[in-house]
Amino acid sequence: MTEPWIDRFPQLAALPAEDRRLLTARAAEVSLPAGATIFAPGVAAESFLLVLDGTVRVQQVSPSSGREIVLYRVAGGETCIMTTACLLSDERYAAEGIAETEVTAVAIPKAAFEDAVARSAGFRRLVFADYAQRISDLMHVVEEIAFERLDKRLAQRLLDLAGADGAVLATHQDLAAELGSAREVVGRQLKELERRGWVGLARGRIELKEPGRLRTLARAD
Amino acid sequence: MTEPWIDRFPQLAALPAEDRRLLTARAAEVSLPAGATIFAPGVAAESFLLVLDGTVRVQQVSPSSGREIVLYRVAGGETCIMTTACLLSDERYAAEGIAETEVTAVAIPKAAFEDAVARSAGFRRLVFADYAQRISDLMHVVEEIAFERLDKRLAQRLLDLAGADGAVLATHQDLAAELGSAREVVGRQLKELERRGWVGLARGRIELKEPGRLRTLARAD
DNA sequence: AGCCGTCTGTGACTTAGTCACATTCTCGTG
DNA sequence: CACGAGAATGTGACTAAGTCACAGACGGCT
Repeated sequence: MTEPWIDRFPQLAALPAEDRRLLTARAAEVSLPAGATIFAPGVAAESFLLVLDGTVRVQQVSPSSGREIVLYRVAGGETCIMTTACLLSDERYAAEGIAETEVTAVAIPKAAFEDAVARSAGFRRLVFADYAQRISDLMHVVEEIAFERLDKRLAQRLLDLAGADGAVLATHQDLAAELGSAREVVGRQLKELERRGWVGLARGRIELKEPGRLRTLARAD
Repeated sequence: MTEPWIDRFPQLAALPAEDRRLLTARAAEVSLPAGATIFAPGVAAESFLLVLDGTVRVQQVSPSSGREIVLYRVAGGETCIMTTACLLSDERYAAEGIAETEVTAVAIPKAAFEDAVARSAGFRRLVFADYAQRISDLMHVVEEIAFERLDKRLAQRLLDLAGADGAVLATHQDLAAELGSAREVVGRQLKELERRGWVGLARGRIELKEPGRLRTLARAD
């Protein structure tokens, strides 16, 4: 690495040199290929994870029907509190974390993590801010699945997932997993959007032809 | 108070006398009547709350339809991390906290809270364990509303809410809010349970006549 | 060209949510 | 005690979403 990872975190930049040295000495930089499972139900985590590059998708899998729902994504500069929560309590989670892209991260062993939390106010802020963010994310998911219509949620997701070219590379199944719905249902919703001329459909690809209309739908009460 | 509140928290019992003194000196014991709103959307919290007695219901209110869903309950000995999260980040929450019974709690000002987190490993464990618990609660809610059938969820809730006499004191509207559903739907489900002879219905009261059957339903795949 | 696995389409059906009411209960007040 | 207001519950008709069991259709590979 040309640049030490610790400099990427403004909260940690102000640490006393000694603390910085300790943290960097005990942490290991790891690299994971796209598609790797970072944590899964029933597997206890041993390290606190700080994502440097790439994104991790955290999703819940239904024990019964095998359906899935994406809870949130962890981007570079954020921490994976799911593993932290496992570290700090005996809760078991039904969620799994998957590397969506290649991911580079820093793994901090449990003892070093607790040390850092004890010694550094900046590190505490980092951790707490992330907890707050994830709770906020989860509440947003609850709000959506409990109260919002699927067409509205789908429109929002399409806009979120669209690349620079205005297209989403995902199968109907992928989108259903994003929304916690069923493939057939998403397929029918997409078909309706296509009928209106708002999107173009191809295998594994949805082209957003009328992002403005989609945005209006996504914002509708 | 006959017993100092701090003795109720085993994690804090081991604190150095000086830290205990500091914490008790800066914290204020507060008492709230049943039905009081403890926090609400848009209102920033200024204190960290430790519940001593009573329970706080944390629920989310739909901005659009006015429907509600209960997220979790905070019982005696637990902390209200919703307010903590607000303290430690600038996230805004759409949730509100309501005292279900009379509630006595300890309010720790932000500065004292940060001090305690910095100085006491026990206090940190208390806070982190609670975060983990709440995240677990929220994921459970997501799992239920996304993947489970309403009759199953209703049966579970009835069992959870039943008093020692085997009856639930709640209106259909109350139960709908528990489940994030609509009153009419809950009413129809209850009627079906009554038809099977598993519950008896009266105004504001549901008598569980066949808890065994309900338990089977609640556990069904 | 043919094959296989993935992706998508479809119809029939069940479950859940919405809307607009009608009815019934409870309790305090005249 | 009757009565009226509010709360709680009941109902039917309709829309939205999820389920099930398939039937194609496409794409890459040999």
